[in-house]
Order: sequence, then C-alpha cells, then structure tokens
Amino acid sequence: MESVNTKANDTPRAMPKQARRKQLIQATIKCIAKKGLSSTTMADVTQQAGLSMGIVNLHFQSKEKLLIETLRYISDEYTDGLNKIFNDKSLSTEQKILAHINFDFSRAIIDRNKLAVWFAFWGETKSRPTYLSICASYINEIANNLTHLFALLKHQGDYSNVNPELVCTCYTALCDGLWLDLLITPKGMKPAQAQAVAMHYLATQFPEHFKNETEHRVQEISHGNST
Amino acid sequence: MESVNTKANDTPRAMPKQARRKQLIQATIKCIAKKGLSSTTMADVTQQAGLSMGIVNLHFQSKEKLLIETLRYISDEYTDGLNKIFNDKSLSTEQKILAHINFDFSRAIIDRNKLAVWFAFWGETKSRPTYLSICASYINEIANNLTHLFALLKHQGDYSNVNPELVCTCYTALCDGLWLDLLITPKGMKPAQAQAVAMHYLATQFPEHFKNETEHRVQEISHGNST
DNA sequence: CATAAAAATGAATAACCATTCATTTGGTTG
DNA sequence: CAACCAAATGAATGGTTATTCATTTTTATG
Repeated sequence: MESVNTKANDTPRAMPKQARRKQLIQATIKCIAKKGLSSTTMADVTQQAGLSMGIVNLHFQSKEKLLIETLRYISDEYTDGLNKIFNDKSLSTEQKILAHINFDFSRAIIDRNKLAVWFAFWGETKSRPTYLSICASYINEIANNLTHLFALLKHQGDYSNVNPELVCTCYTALCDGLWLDLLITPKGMKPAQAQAVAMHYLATQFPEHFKNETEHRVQEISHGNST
Repeated sequence: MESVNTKANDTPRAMPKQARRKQLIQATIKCIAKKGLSSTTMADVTQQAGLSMGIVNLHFQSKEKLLIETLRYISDEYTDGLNKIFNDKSLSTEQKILAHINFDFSRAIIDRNKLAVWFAFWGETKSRPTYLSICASYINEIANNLTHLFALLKHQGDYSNVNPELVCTCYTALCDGLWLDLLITPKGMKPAQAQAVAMHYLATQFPEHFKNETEHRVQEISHGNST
C-alpha cells in the first residue's frame, strides 16, 4: 500500500525484485479475500497484479511458496508494527498497552481483506506445518512482550491479585475473537466497538489505569447503538 | 460418531439416506482436518468414507453443497448442544453458564478436527455468502441466549454496573479466541486451561457467583505448569 | 423366486490449473 | 547505438479433479 502499487501501469520493468514480490503478495491477499484461499488460482493472482502467468513461478518457484510468503508478510507486518510500540522508549507501560489496542484494531490491520487471509491460513495450520510454525513464532513473541507489560503495570497500582500470564492469555484470545466478529459480522461490530470491549476487559484487571478510558468508550458506543 | 460409523463394513446397503449423508459429512470433516479445505478432493472424501467416487454427487449434487452441509452440520451440532443447556429447566442461571463453559471446551466440540473445520469455513466467509449467513444465524441465536442469562444473573447479586450485552460480546469473543489457541498451540493450551481463562473473565463480572470457582481452576493449572 | 425399484459403483469425460520454457521486451553498459 | 542480459510473457503441456452415467448390486414387493 505504501510504496508499491498493485496496478500494472505503475510498474517500471526494472522494479527491484523485492518490490515485485511485494506486489504479487498484495495481489494474493486481494484474491484470497475475494475468492477464498481454496479457489484462488495462479491466473487470478497474476491477473490481479496485471502481470503474466509465468511471473509467480519466476519470483516464488511455486504457488505453495507464494502462499507461505504471503502468510509471512502479514505476520511480519503485524509483529513489526507491535515491536515499534513495545520498543518505543518515549511511551509509558500504560501508553504502550493503549497503543496496542489502537494498533490491533486499526485500519491497516483489521482491513477485512487481511482478516480473511489470517483466518484462511489459521484454518489450514493443522494440515500445513509450515503455516503452523510461522504462526507459533509470532504468537510467542507477542505474548512475551504483552506479559512483560502486564507484569510492569501490576506494580504500578494495587494489583497484587493480577496474574500477568493469565491476563495476557485472556486479552490475546479476546482480541483474536474480536477479529472474528469484525470478519463475520461486519455490520454488527465496528473497530471502535471492538476496542471498547478489549478496554473493558483491561479495566477489570487494572481499574486505576483504564477504568475511565473504558466508561468513556463504552458510553460512546451505547449512544450510537441505543439498545 | 454415535449411531453411524465411517467404515464401509458397518453400512448396510439400505442405510437411510440421512445416515449416509451424515457418514459423508463426517468423512469430509476428517479430510478437511487432515488435508485442509483447499486440498480436500472428492476422491479423498469418498475414500475416507469407504465408498465410491460417484456417491457424493448422488447424495449432495455437488462438492459445494457437501461443504455447505458440512458447515451446517457442525453449526447445528453446536447450537443444539447449547440449546439443550439453555432450555434445561432444572438448571439455575449460574449452572447454565457453567454448563456453557463445560460444553464449549468439551471433547466433542473442541476436538481439533472440528476446530480446523470451523476456522477453514470462517476463512472463506468473506467470499461465500452462504457460509456467512449460516454463521451469522447461529451467532445471533447464541448471543441472544447468553445475553439473557447474563441479564438474569445481574439481578442476583450486587452487579448494577454490569452491562449484559457487553459481557456477552466479550465472553463470546474470548471463547472464540481460546478456540484459536487450542487449534494453533495444541501443546501449550489444554481445554481445562481454556475453561479457567473463560471463568476468570466471568469472575470479574460476577464475583459473587464465580470467584471461588475461578481461583480453584487457575490454581490447578499453575500447579500443573509451575511457571 | 421373479421382478421392479433404489442405491451404489467406477471408468470415462471434460474442465481446470500449476508449471514450463522458447520467445519477446526493455534496460544497461561500454 | 549495438550488443548483452535480466525480466517478463503466454501458449503449450501434463497432471489433477469434479462430474456424469451406463452398468452392477442390493433391497423390497407380491
């Protein structure tokens, strides 16, 4: 989305190899979202990219490798974004957690095309060890960082009963489940609502830090909904 | 699993139509778990069922319809199980919620074969309106029932701040996210742990009812883990 | 037991699809 | 600008797969 476009006319012949690969991966994401992983063909991908049939094998050797690189691409995009937050020394622990919520439900991440791709690959992990190991490694990395943040926050308030690992597991699962809501009930659940729900949970664990933030968000939603 | 077997020798020729369909659907579930939705073929399914190639078209007209019926099958199995709990007049509100947790993470439901099938279909909802509408309807049905239970529980304790709809959304998303953990990190997360995490959230909302239950479960896990 | 109806079979078919590679195109270099 | 090289093309290939249907097998009926 940033530097490389999907259309053919934006592509000088001598585009760096890395950029052409990115272009093909982005076309793959669009195709998986549009047609589903199971009926995305090489012809679909190359046509979406505005290129010719042979191009994928030239750059990725095979369809299977293109798919693996596509999963790696969205995983990296996600973990890189989060690592920027985790490593930002100008942010307090509290601010990092807030930034996590904002990021996890930001346009770039929960774009429904990408959500469809996440779930498509998750659905295949049982039969594809490569997919599974890519997923397992980013999950572990993020869990470690989040657990650490929750452990830090625990000592900044009256939180002696908080179990950082448990909170991390719960919060992470909650965020994943909210992604599912965003994918499956797109009209019923909006990103801001999903954020409010995640915040609501954090407030149960760290009320001194997040209680006000939560009430504010939940109220906004109730007004919009009037249920 | 109950009345119909997958093997061929258990199948008298005049098996009722409904039973043969069930047999084929169960074979489909196994194949999707084993090979992934995208590379499950008609030959795989019929071979898994111990039957001949033409059988699926005879009973389902097409592969696509077999897949739709497979999704409907696991959806129905899930909602039927929950409705039995929701409609059981011998259970209190609290007991129904406990039964929900037990059911949601019971062997029959979070069998990894079936989890793989759920995620495979979720990954295709964006491109298949039929899948989406099947999912949307069972989601709504369950959400209504759960919200009702939480609303009832709200008046059985000092819970004036509890928002039943919010709790339902949060709890449902949490359970879905825990399913993902069970699918993707099968060695790291066990059903009992997932239940404990879900319980932990409920205890934040309804401490009078679930606090003890939670501490009990979380402790058990910590001992098993020693982290 | 004979006959009819129903269910199941699986070889044959036609459509589809990933991959290959001989050829073309475009950029670079001296 | 000529000669070269890397990148891209897309028609051809061969393997795969869903679907069909003529035939066989089994069950039901009188």
